[in-house]
Amino acid sequence: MDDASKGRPGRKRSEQSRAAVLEAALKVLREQGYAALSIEAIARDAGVGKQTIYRWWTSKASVVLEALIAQAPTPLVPPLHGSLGEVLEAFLASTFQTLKNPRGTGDILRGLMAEAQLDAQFATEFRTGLIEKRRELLRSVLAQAQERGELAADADLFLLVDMAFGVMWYRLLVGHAPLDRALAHELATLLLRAGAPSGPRRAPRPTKT
Amino acid sequence: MDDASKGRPGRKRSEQSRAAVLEAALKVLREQGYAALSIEAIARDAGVGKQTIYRWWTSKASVVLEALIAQAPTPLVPPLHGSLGEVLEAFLASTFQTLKNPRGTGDILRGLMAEAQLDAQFATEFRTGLIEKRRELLRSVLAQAQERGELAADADLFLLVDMAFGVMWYRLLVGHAPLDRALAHELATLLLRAGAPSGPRRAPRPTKT
Amino acid sequence: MDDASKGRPGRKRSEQSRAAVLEAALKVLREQGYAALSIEAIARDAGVGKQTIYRWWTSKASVVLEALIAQAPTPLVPPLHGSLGEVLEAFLASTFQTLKNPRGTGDILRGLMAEAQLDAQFATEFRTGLIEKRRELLRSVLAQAQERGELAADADLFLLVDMAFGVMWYRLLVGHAPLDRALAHELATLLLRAGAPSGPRRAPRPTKT
Amino acid sequence: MDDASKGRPGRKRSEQSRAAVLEAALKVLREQGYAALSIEAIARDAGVGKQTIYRWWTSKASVVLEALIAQAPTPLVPPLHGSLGEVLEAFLASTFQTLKNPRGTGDILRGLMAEAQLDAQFATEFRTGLIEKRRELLRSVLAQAQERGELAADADLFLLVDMAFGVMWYRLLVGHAPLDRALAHELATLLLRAGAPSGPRRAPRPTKT
DNA sequence: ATCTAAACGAGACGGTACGTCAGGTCTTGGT
DNA sequence: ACCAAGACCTGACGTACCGTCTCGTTTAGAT
Repeated sequence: MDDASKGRPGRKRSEQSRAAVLEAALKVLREQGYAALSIEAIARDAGVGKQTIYRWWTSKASVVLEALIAQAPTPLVPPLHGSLGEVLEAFLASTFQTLKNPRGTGDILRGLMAEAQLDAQFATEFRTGLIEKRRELLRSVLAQAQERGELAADADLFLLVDMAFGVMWYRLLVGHAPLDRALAHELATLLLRAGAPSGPRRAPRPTKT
Repeated sequence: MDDASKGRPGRKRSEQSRAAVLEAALKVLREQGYAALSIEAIARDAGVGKQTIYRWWTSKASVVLEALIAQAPTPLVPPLHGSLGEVLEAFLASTFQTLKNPRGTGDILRGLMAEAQLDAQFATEFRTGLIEKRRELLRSVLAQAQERGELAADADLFLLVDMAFGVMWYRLLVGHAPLDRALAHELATLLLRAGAPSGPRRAPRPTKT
Repeated sequence: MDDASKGRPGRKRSEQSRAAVLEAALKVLREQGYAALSIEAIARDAGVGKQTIYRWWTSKASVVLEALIAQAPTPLVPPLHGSLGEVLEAFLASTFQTLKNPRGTGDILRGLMAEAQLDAQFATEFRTGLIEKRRELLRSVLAQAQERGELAADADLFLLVDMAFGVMWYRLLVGHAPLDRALAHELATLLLRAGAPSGPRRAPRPTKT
Repeated sequence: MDDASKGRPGRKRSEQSRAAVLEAALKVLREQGYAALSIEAIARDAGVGKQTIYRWWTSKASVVLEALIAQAPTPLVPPLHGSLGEVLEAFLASTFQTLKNPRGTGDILRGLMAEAQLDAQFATEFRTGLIEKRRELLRSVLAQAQERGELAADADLFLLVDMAFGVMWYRLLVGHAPLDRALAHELATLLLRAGAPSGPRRAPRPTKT
């Protein structure tokens, strides 16, 4: 991220402080939830000066985002084989799985999404640092299926990704319905149907886009 | 909401104050955006005591929600006739339309959704007072189409609604892609295809714009 | 200072908070000295919000000044009879007396004088609220003596006051010599001689001004 | 002060840095006043590491004191001949003169005196490094006059010095009256009278000490 | 010519206090 | 009972400096 720090004079950034901040952020989130999070609380818990946080992060949300990414060593590898239906369902199911626990990743993501609405600068960080990454992952899964002919050649993968993550975020944020395996199954099915090549049996051309 | 106020002694609630609060909230939103909104700012601008706000609303988000609903005298009538494809596209297009302006309804909704993540009590208000209402509206449109056989008898209307609003909210909150008429068209098409009767035999031709 | 508060709406200023602040300031001064004094410390010790202090005082020095004045119910009456030499010595001795204790008035005055050097606004408060008052007191003592003929009719009382308080402040601030009764005696003597009518009889000599 | 640096290994103290610090201190004082002075500001302006300052000085006030002394190459020679009245007036007038300019020596001295009230360690430095030196100078002037019989043999020169500098500092710190040539004249006159030999004309015997 | 050690510019570190802002509560006097 | 006003305590904000602590880079005497 910054091998530019080569010949720079001055004391080096303390890796210890960095880690303490990220851990403290997660700890406060775990114990008190996103709404109770403050830079002061993080600094206090991490045994770190506030300035040290302001020096390296632009907002508490940035800290949380980095902590979240660091904590999830998810190789972010998509499931590998099987039909698109199987792969998609597995992908969605495992994604949903990580959002489950009551004070877990799901709640953190809700907090970050909230912050992104209130802070335009962080919105960009959030989109490029997390949202786009996940989108690209799913898109590549769909693209492979498209190559294999499991999706229409002219299917709008971008929109299909929106539909998958749209449903996920919508349920996560509104909380009106669960994110469970049943949903993974059904959602995969519908997406498949929406993007299916038009005429396995007949009439391949109704699509448009 | 309060005919219980019948025989109660004391001064009546001031309709004037209520209106001033709602107007002030919208004014601040319009002029400074959701992030700059505070109860103090509303009270100041409305020429009202803070206590008066706390007496009648539980949070600034509640004020905004009420203001939003009051302001939008949207009859909330679904578009009436035409094929499901036509109706759905029109519904989505008109919905997207109201979210467009830079400091408009879209931004307010983003703020409210953010607040709902940070305040569990408001989350409920928001869901029942706004989200569920819109969901029901769309659901009824789909239900009518289902009656007419334009959607499979066993189609999961609940999930289709999630997909429609999911995409909308996802784009609204993340801002990675526009909410325009082209999206309305394409999304309507995909939803139709996802919920279509299984295609007993021949080509399900009536659809598609 | 504020009978203007007659018909004003809103909660009245809390006399309790005011007193708590002044007491807390004196307590911190007593226990830790002026250098350790901070608005945060006062607020903490008084059990009062910082804003309450900022609402009513312009600086910590203002708080201390008010506390000092409130605490010293000194009627500020000059000693009454006797020759000027006696009265003057008594005045100086009693003034010096109050500056003695190690964490007492003397130290507080030193702190205030220091603050006045760093904060022009407070300098004015300090001068008009305390310095000038004491000067006037001494000046009136000298003026009476002048009437009685104990001082030359053209003696520059203003400068004589400067000489008395100048020596006092100089020793207080520099600390190179004590402020004791011996000084009171000797200083009174010299001032007397400096301001004496020029010759017992004739030759109202060298003075000028 | 440092011939102890004889056989020591290691880099020598950089005279360039020392000068840069002193100059930077004076520059900040000139441009922003004592209240705005901070070690960080000095280091920044001098292009010097903070450590370098802490290595050689104990406080910002020490830096300023050294800068002040270095800058004023005043040989500190007292005016040489004439009667005590003339010499004294000249001495006072020239001293007052250097305190005049708005961001000049007078303001710096006020800052240092303030600091001395808040920092006991510096108080000592200030007294021995500056105050005592000036006192001694004036004392020697008076001592010579005493030898010559212009002052009473038993006059308390120490107190006379206090009176002279007391008035000066008092006016400098309080700012209630100017330090001008008229004051020099009048003050010299009064001091002379206070310390005069008791009986050119008669026996002014009330004194004692 | 190396080695050793101090001084240097730079700047990160844990802290404390600053002065401000908003939150939510309480009090006052008026309607 | 409600209202506008506004004081109250709380607690977080983001900033400025404090004095200390690395860094890597000179610099210079001793080897």
